[in-house]
Amino acid sequence: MSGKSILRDVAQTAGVSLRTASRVLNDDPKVADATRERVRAVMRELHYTPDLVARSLRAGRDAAVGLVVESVADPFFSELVAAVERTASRDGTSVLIASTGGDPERERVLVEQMVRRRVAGLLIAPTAGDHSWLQTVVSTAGTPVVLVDRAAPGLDADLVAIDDHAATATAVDHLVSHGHRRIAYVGDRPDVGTSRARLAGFVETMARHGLPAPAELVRADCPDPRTAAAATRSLLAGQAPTAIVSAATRCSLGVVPALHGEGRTDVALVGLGDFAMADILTPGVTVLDHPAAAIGHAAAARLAARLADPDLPVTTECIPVTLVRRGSGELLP
Amino acid sequence: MSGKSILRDVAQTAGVSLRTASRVLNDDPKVADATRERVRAVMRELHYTPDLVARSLRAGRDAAVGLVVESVADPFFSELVAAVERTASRDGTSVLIASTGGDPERERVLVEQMVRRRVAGLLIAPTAGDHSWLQTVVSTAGTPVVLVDRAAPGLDADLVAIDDHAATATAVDHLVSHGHRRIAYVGDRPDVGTSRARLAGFVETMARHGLPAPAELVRADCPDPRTAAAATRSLLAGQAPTAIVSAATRCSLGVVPALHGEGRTDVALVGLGDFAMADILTPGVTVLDHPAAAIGHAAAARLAARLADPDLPVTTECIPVTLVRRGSGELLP
DNA sequence: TTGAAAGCGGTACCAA
DNA sequence: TTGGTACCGCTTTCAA
Repeated sequence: MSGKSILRDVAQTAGVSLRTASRVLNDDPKVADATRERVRAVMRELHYTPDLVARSLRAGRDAAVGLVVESVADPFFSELVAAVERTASRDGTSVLIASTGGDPERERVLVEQMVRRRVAGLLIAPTAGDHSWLQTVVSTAGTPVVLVDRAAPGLDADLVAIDDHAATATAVDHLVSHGHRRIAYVGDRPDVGTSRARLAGFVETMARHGLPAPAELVRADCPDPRTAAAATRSLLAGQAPTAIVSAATRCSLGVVPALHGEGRTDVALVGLGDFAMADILTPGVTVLDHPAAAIGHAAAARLAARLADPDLPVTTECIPVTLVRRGSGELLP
Repeated sequence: MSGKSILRDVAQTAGVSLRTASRVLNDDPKVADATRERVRAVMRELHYTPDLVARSLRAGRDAAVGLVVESVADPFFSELVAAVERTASRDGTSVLIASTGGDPERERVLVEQMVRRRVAGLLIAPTAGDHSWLQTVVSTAGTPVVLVDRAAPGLDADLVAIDDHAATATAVDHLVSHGHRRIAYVGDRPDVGTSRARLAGFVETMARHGLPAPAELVRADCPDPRTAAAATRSLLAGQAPTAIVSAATRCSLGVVPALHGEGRTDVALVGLGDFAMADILTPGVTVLDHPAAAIGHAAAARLAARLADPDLPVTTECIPVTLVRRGSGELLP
């Protein structure tokens, strides 16, 4: 009814000082029980709602953390966001999100915006390219940063990610152990660090097994399902591989329908990154789960730890990928 | 290097008053060009970053808006979040997100948290159940609310959603016009308002065409792909329908694999809600696009409008669903 | 065109 | 156990 009431009103109405009202608000034990009860009653009565903005100003920083990703709409990132939000909200920490769309310039603007808001810390899945500018921002504003999913060249900060190289290596090992020798690779893009590491993991592991990775079997530039599907069909049209490694969910989303459409569900497949329907198809799609939730959780936890103790040494945390056998990766040549 | 500098430092260094520095910061035209330039130079030199928290305190409210959904990880909501964020960020507005997980109690806590943060406004995809408590919160704190995707019983607020009833009606009309008479329904849950409206749209439209909607063809309780797949297989096992209406993406994600797994891609299908792979499968899946992006955009725009003019009348905006013909909905019986 | 000073709503240092 | 009061960093009314 009364619109809004502030702590001073509460104090006045309860007949105590502002300081005491503040103590009650913060559960300070050094308040007489009777006083505390009285103040609390008044708070309820007046529909008092503490102003977190004022508190933040006083504290010098906002309690919220910022999360900057390429696109919230992307399945991997949306799961990541969900995990971060879940973890953060356990400590009552709010999460501000922002999408860069992969544009470094936009990323910079968004990060600066967050810093201006005095977020307590930042979780960033960086765009490609140099990030030394971020180093400056971080040290000037003193905002802790935790990198998520991929490293940022030029920036020395905590990192939580998977071992991309090991992931595709595992995929190759798995397929080879099932007798495959002619294995194709479908990847999303050749310019990003993580994608390069995946390709390297594939090529090197093939070599380790004494197997060739000829150019006609390596399609490392399929940034969306459509091109991945086309690449798959063209792989099938030539001297077809007996198995395929799909190095990203967005690739699998094209490879799988192409395989089904061509009636070639006999071609083995291991995908990096889980996706909807993977477990319901026939055969189920064997994947190395790119654990978005685990990454998000670990990153949020790491940031929380750093907020509690800013002098922590910079670390890189590797989240293991687990092989989920569903059938497609266990097909024999 | 210098840690952090505040506006007072800038003013002092530039040899002007705090007031003038503030004017420069806010692009107030009533500042001499020379002065403005000098102050700007100092700002750069000192790596000055305006403190948005302080500004918010002064303004009485935060410039950010809050977005409360069931789960950011859900494809529909993640796209919605992305659209809201995109739209909001065009005005430089930040977005705070929170997931309820469908729990009304948690929703309440999260909303209260947002109100305490003094967000400028709230976008809420409400959980099921009564929301009159929100009415209280809204009028006490004066925080404008725009409901997204579904109405909240007990709360009179702006709403941006699709016409669920019309959507399934369209699906039925489309299938009937292609000669189908034995049409099954797979829906996600019977308790939520939107889902009920979809079911009603199906049943009533079938009746309008003089067609029965017998219980054995109506599976309205498939909250996840797994159960939807099972329901589909059981539909196929009996006297199979020639067409299916899948009333939610999470249902389609089960119906589609089941159809393909049983080799029954001859059964027509119209889904409500688009999904990855829908356009790449054979046949492509005909869907009524549940336009998350359009809804998010419209909702964010509506909130912005209400922030600009709080006295706007409460409205309900209906976002049209469009039929995307890809093949599965155009199959003949 | 510029400046002094009073807040915005809390928190926290010192006394009492 | 309490209370006065000086801030946090910025915006803004009122003079000059």
